Amino acid sequence: MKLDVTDRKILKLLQQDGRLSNAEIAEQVALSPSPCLRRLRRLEQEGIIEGYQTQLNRQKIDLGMTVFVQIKMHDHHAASVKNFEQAIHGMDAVITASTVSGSADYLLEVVASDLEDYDRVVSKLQELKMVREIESNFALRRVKTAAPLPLKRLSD
Amino acid sequence: MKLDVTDRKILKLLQQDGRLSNAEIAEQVALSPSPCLRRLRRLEQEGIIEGYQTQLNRQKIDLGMTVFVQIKMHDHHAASVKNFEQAIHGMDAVITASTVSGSADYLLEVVASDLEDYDRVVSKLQELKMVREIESNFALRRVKTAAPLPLKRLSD
DNA sequence: GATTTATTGGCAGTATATGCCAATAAATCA
DNA sequence: TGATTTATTGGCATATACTGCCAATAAATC
Repeated sequence: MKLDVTDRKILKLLQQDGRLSNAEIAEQVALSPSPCLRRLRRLEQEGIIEGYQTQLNRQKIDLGMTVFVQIKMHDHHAASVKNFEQAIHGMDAVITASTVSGSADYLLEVVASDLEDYDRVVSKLQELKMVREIESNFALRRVKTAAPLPLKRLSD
Repeated sequence: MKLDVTDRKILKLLQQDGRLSNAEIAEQVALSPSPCLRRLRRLEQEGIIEGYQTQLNRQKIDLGMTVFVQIKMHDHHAASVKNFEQAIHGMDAVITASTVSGSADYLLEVVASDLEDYDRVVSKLQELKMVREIESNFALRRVKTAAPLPLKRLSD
């Protein structure tokens, strides 16, 4: 599916503020509300927009600790992978997880209130038999957070 | 600021769908629209809600490659830190960045269309004189993406 | 240049947001 | 406990926004 300049403007605006009303978007992209809404719905239906999320202040909801966790596995058998990933899905402190190239197998982003809370997460990970090694890298300071994805140059 | 059960329900709902209308939220938390809207505005003003974002499908906007980049610095002098972080802010392919404990100084999340595109990012990083070492860990598969932050148990 | 196709703008009806006020519920204090 | 204060709620009226439909315009195709 092709995205024209107007679509990109809409996406750019919505990345900045996901709750902009259609009327506001329409005004900013110089369209009347109805075609603008049609574009928005199409972007949603095509799956270009995957969803809308609300960013919370982690300190204020007592999840001030962020840890990047590198996991090395004993093996990569299908069963180990499946069980591990199921466990990950069940741990709500793990907010993102990817398999990665390099010396580790998985990179997780984990949130916690404090060290004690984080320790409980690590304990759970340690209980998983397919996990060989766990390295915790604590986020000390967030320099850039959830920046918008760079949409290729749009002349606006 | 204290969050009661209703506030948490609102936050939970908005993490799942950041574009829910106030009317829908109100219905789901068993409030009439006006007190619900007041709560929402308060959560925004208190900074508990930092903002609303739209999640885009990275493949579909031709940013299918995600790389976690570990950066080691030559030194940690104030000037080096400042210049490095300024450079990071200026690179829109870098969507998150943190200082971390462990052997690396910074952990970045970088998006790119392909290896060639990614190479341009690495080149820019290499040009920075305070950067000593760059390790790229390519995300091979995303297992869990931007999961909602776990709000402490709410009896709903 | 004519025809098809895609996109737009306007309109009407419906739904939603917002500010205000009275009523209710909760908390505080005598 | 009972009275008073405080916080929170629900309802109403108005303004704003969403949505589907149709005609008009613009773009693309032949």
